[in-house]
Amino acid sequence: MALLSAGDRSDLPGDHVLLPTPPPYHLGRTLQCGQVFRWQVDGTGVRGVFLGRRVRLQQTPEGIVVWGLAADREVQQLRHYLGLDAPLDAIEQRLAQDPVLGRLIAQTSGIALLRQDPWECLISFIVSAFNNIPKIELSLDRLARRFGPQVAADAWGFPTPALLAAASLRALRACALGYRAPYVRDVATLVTQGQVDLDALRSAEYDAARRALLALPGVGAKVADCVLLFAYGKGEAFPVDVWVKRAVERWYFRGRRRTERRIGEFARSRFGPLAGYAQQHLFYFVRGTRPRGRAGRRKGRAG
DNA sequence: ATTCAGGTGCGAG
DNA sequence: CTCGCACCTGAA
Repeated sequence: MALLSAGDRSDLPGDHVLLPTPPPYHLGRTLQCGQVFRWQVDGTGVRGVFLGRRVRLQQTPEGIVVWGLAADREVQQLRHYLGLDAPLDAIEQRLAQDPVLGRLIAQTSGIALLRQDPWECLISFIVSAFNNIPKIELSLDRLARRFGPQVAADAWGFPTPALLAAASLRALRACALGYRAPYVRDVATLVTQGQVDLDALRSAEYDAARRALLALPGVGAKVADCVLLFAYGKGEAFPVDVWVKRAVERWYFRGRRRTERRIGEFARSRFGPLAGYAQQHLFYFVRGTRPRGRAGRRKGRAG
């Protein structure tokens, strides 16, 4: 494979493979639109841990170049994880029929829904509650470094339920979890004990799976919908965070306030199984792609 | 020093 | 069901 343009490099062992990407698939938007917190920007690509391996991804005109995976089976799993199976073009054409989405989708096109590991996704969004992105990333990174398996010199996999269930509250708090520490530990315990079967939820209906998740400590409507959408691929899920709430109120309810519950119901009735995709486009648009750190501190709220 | 940040749990009307 | 409020903690 010599499809790389000049300047691309990898310090990763092993060969690289090419994953074809049907347009309008956009890896950067997919990974940077709030679904996942553990991929790190690495030059013009990203790096992270997948299936216990340190990998690097970079999208090129020919497709996504993948370093770190050898077995074809692993590559196919990555393909599934990245949401490359979904007919994005058709989905976006359908969404574009909505007047609101039709105006903004040109700027958000290419967002795919990931199929994350439910466990890691669940903990990630429990940690995300009433939190900010840099600190969410910090906490998840510390959890991995402290409790997860080391897979490379500077890369750790996400800790298993059993490992977090065995963690002390003190050690968890050291990961800057704050009051979420008991949530993380207790959910880990429930999963370890089998009181909730995350794998079984894959085949469950949206409502049933949602009820199961809502029974967990630290999991409310928003976190549940994030997991249902970003891990289980339940398209009816429409996570309503503060940004999406404001966007929907402004563009679909003429600025009138609505409860999160009602906004979710509205979205499901309007977009059906594509509600989740609609949410991603709305979120990405209102949130913008401001770089992390200190840039982009727009204060304007009304717009 | 204060303020803020991608919700949740809880009590009350 | 809706509303109001407290809440760990790192960064600005």
